[in-house]
Amino acid sequence: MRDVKKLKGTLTIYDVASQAGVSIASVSRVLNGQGSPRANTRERVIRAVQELGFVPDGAARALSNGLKEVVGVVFRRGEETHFEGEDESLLFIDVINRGIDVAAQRRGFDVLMSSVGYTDEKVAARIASIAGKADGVILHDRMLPSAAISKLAETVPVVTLAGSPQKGAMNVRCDNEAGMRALVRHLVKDHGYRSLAYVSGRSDSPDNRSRQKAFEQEAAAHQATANTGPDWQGNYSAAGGAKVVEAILDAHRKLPRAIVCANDQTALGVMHALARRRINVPGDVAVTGFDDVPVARHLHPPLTTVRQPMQEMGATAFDVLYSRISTGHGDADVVLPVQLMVRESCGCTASGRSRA
Amino acid sequence: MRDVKKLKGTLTIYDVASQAGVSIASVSRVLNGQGSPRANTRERVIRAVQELGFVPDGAARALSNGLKEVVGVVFRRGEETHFEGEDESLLFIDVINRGIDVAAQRRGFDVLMSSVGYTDEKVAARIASIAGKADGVILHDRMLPSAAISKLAETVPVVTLAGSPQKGAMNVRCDNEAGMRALVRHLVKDHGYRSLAYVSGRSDSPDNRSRQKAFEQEAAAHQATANTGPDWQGNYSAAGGAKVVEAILDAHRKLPRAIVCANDQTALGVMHALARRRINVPGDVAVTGFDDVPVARHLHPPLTTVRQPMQEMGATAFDVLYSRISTGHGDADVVLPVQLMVRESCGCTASGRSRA
DNA sequence: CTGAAAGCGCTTACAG
DNA sequence: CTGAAAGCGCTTACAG
Repeated sequence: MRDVKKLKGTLTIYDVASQAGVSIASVSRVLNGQGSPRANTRERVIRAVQELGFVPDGAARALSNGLKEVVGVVFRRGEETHFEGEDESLLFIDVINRGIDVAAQRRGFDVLMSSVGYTDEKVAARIASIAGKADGVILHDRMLPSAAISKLAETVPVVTLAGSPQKGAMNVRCDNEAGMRALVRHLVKDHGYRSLAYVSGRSDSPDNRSRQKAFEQEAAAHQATANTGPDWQGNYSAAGGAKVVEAILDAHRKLPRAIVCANDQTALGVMHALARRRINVPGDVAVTGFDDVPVARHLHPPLTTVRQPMQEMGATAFDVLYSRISTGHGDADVVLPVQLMVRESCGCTASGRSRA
Repeated sequence: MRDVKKLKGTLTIYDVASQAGVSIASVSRVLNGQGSPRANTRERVIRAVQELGFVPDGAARALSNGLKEVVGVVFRRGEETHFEGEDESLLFIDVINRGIDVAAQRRGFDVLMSSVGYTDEKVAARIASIAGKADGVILHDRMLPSAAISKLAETVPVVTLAGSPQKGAMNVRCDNEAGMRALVRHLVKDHGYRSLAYVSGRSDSPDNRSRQKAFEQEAAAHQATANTGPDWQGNYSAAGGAKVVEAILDAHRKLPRAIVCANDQTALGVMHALARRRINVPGDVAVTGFDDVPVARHLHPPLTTVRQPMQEMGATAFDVLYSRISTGHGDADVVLPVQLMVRESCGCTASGRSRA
């Protein structure tokens, strides 16, 4: 990697200047709309730029300006065995990233995306590399331990997503608790289900922890049975969800009336496993998700879930970061509202009414 | 945007040098593993770097090295009305992008991602901005007219994806023709369908054009009826696919025995529309896709389609670009093989046999 | 309005 | 092995 050097005789602002017969300062000014260059000067520069196909070097601009106009985004890419060979964890993260991208473009920023594997040791190194190439960094869920986040935040502005706020860093998340409570309430009160289970996400995920906690509390509040624990440990993946169901069925144990999944991917796997065993959803067992990824509505039956405003979360993360980069301060913790999406996998009918 | 400047008193290599009591040259050497610094020197530098939390500035390195270790990727983001409010076009592009990312990391590169809207006027400007911040650029399908691609390629190494090779630029695509021929052959010969239709993608897409051409040729070769044209114009989206089916049904026209879609998204919309009208797939009408996006196997019935090696296409695009960046030359046109994925939407049964 | 020159934070011959 | 210094391609006070 060390021996790779740029080969082409790059075009510089000096080439443009001599072609246009002006100084490099003038070229820079017309390129950036600074000052008020004479019409004649402007035209000659513009023409020279076009003729040469000149594109200013971003590194040089960044060094001179102290601003790269780049934000880094780091997230985890699934590396475990995929559910029937597919890569599923894409959706949720990608929609958020799209939101970041859109917001960034509004400010003339570009986004440096970097994924790291779950088993990757060198996460900190990757993040540092990204940090060096950007004006600020957005970290998805579970990228770094709290201490490391605070440490990093001393060097570069940091926004964490779906985590919990750390000293020095800013955070953007959604209201997991309200969403989960509304969901459990719907299952217990509207449908009358008395036994529930929570197929958990990764145990080191703040999102997962707060969802599980809200699940337990709300179930308890309504005297419903709430299964959790080792038997119900998914890992945010379809494969994890399917495995949980299969293990229970293989052990000839009884399924609860409703299975609440930590996210939509998990619900997808759960429904798949149930279908394979000819167990009717929602007739025999209701299933719900969390996130409302695009495919959720296309499942059979359409998935009842909690919608996170994913794109908005991404956009908000950028906006918060941008304001820190430009003004030196920004919100430390922003919580976005969620929305219960009642479809059919909970037992409601297509026409919208629930059947008890 | 102009008035945003970096605020923090950034840490530089000078700070590290004085903290460690060595010259900046020594700091640089141990940071980059150049030369053979004395153990004592190395240790002092390492310690100073840790204590200060120093991260070298990427812009300065890039300027000095003539290498940013960044590649740009530009693609289109759907902006039209979404099918039931969702953003669907994510999948295909995102999987490719993931492949680019993985390959890039192997070389210590990071990826600058930028999406532009379909209606966006300033595509060229966006691409130029990205080009200035990267060592090379990867362009997804239909980003720029041929002439513009060639022009850009004079300034910066360019790889196009799923396009056709342009002068000066390199191209990576999959074997659309072979895939479509195999698919049509399966429909006509194995299932005996005599009337087919092709729901097209965007008309300015090289991929779409070669698929449609292969579709027509192969159908003709087997004397099957091949419907194409204005009535069958989708646009690579689920909404487009659904619209085509609905228009035909609303006009009380007869559907063909098999609907071949330009991509999986389109097939998704077609199947959705068919289901809404209670038309059985594949009993009444068979439906096929192209791409094999992750959700394809989860549709009901599972979608028969042609698998593009999406992640590999992304990785190959990077590798080709990298070799051009580092050695000055690389392949001009690489074609990757595809694979017919026979599932159930064509009329085959789950056990794998076709029913005529 | 315009140009000469300094400076942004690194890397790397070049001496020692 | 190590340091002083030049240079990467821009932007922007500072004079004129």
